[in-house]
Amino acid sequence: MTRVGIREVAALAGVAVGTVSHYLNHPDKVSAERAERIRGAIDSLGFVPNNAGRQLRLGRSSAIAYVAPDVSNPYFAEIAEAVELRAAERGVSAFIANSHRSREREDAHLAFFEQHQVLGLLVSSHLPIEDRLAHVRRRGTPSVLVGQAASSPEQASISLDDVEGGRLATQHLVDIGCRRILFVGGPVGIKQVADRLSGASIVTRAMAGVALEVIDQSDRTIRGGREVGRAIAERPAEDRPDAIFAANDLLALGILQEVVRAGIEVPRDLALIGYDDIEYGEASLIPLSTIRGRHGTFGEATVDLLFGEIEGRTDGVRQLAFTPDLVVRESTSGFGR
Amino acid sequence: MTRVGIREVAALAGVAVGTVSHYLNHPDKVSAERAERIRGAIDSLGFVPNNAGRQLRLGRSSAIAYVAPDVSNPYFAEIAEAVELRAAERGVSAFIANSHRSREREDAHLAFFEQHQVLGLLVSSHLPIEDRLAHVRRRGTPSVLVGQAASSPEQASISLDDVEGGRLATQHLVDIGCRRILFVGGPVGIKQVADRLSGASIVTRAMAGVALEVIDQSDRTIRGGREVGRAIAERPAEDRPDAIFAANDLLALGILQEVVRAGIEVPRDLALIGYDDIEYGEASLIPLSTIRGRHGTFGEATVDLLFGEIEGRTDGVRQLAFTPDLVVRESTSGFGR
DNA sequence: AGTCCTGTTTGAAACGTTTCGAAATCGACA
DNA sequence: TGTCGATTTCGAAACGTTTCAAACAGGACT
Repeated sequence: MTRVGIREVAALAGVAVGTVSHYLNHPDKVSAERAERIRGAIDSLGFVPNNAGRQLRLGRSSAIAYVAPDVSNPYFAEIAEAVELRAAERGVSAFIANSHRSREREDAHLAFFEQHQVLGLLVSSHLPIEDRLAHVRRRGTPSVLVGQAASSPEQASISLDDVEGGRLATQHLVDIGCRRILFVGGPVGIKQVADRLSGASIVTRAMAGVALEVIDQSDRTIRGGREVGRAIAERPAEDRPDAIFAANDLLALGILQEVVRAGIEVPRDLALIGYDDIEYGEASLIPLSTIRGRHGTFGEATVDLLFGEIEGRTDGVRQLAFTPDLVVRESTSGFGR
Repeated sequence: MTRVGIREVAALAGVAVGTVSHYLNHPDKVSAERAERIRGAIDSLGFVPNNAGRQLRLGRSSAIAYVAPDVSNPYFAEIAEAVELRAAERGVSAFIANSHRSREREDAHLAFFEQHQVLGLLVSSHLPIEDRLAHVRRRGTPSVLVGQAASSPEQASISLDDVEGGRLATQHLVDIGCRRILFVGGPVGIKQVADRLSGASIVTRAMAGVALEVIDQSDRTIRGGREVGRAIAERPAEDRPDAIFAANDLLALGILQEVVRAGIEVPRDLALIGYDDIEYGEASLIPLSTIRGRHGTFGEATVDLLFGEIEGRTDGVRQLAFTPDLVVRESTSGFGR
């Protein structure tokens, strides 16, 4: 079975290879009569263009890539989906890759995509990665850091104001009357977590009579939340907080399950607020109050920013920050009643 | 900024291009002294191998692809993750693509990957797709149909016995004493759904005094489940089923939320069982009984089967079927008490 | 009939890598 | 020193595509 290429098509159609190429890439430049012959030849040979040849000649691919730490986390899955859609609108494909929170895999993916000459990279990471991206950029592949503000002005980024988010969440808890607030999340080495916590402490420090406790839980999943929930439930009632601010929705959902199971009434005895506004949060048995960072346009803005970099439109701003909103649902709205 | 290629590296290191290539691909074949010089040249030039050139010469890539209908559905996300891991173990990369349940996007992805000369394709689809895969296979790219038994003996597939799963679930409901069973899911045009339903009716028909009702809900998400849940809750108590078998866990979770909110006690008044055993099912407030189709080894088996096809090992079986297990959790275990 | 224009078609060169036969090098041994 | 064999290095060819300058065809004018 011999590979069928553009030459075979050209031979069968009785035209030059250049004409077949034109037919494929600039169909308007080739006469109707030849187009018909070429179409026939392609069908009868089952010709499939070889991307390697094309890309070698072109010197670049027509794809972008999104490297995320954990695509099974709905937060990243939702971004990935938006990215994919927006990329398709712009006529480029999007590769989605999962680094599984491992530096090694992240590195491998970055190298892989650079070798594949993607147009540009979108990267979400919990790890310090700006240096790595700077090298890649210097060699010609631009990137956008997603979900984290870049510290270098050279590095494009699109981020959420997590300090403000932490402030909003905590202020809300205080407003509805909570006084013993527990922040769950960690490790504080992660900027997103540290920022949310620091937003929280801004509020609690400014307010007399409000205490802020911190539990460092670095497994920020439902499982991790359940651990914390059980620990809370086991405390004597007077040692329990009257509000919990979880660093993400997954944690909050885990906590919610275990405290409700233990008979603690949410939100009457304990108000609970998460962060990220993932789909399952709204769909929870007791819908979860939360902080929504990325509005509908976040994914689109991300791709658009990347294209700005790719096309060299260095029209000023390359660092965008979204301001988060408070989303009040049942898990806080009836506290104390 | 001129692209740096293998020739520049060779020139700087004072060796032939062939030697640099050897260094990259068969490091043991090149002397320590030259290896050192080459390493230095690569570092100082920031050389990144160009995949297009490599792939063009080789005639194939070193990647496989998984095309799924909806990666934000944890069922597919979990498969994707396992696939990625197993592929990495075997030293190939895995592309994950989301067809968004659209035939067009599915087609576009298939074409894209064929042009990229992936080693092989993994495909989950709700749509009829065997003909398409047969064409692709004939042109040299093998594939495995994931989650659905192939009808052609030429087409490799790895599937779950959904009739047996439906039977298991329903038998369990009957065993614990339920007599008015409601099946939720649709459309019946989808084989997985039809099979689960037919498994259910095998049980109910064999048993006197057991009724089977069917609600066709083709939005098989939490949202769709909530719709159904509300509809059930609105019925007068005597018209309600005493058990619900949902065609997947997402549906079941949606139903669960709405019926519990309406004050129906689960599992005392209403037993509920889902299908697929997604992570959130176990993590639900009332952990969900379910049918587990794919054990831990499903993703690995999928990749291994694909490699069998790629390497032409046609050692008999190319169609695997996993037998599902019943997983009993709280949403059924206390029915009637 | 010649000239100029516009729009198509042609064929060769180039993209960066791997592989393969040939050439070179080296060590051991006669 | 010369020869042999094993190992390492070399350089050219080939992979399939796009693009570009050049050739060509066909009208519309002079």
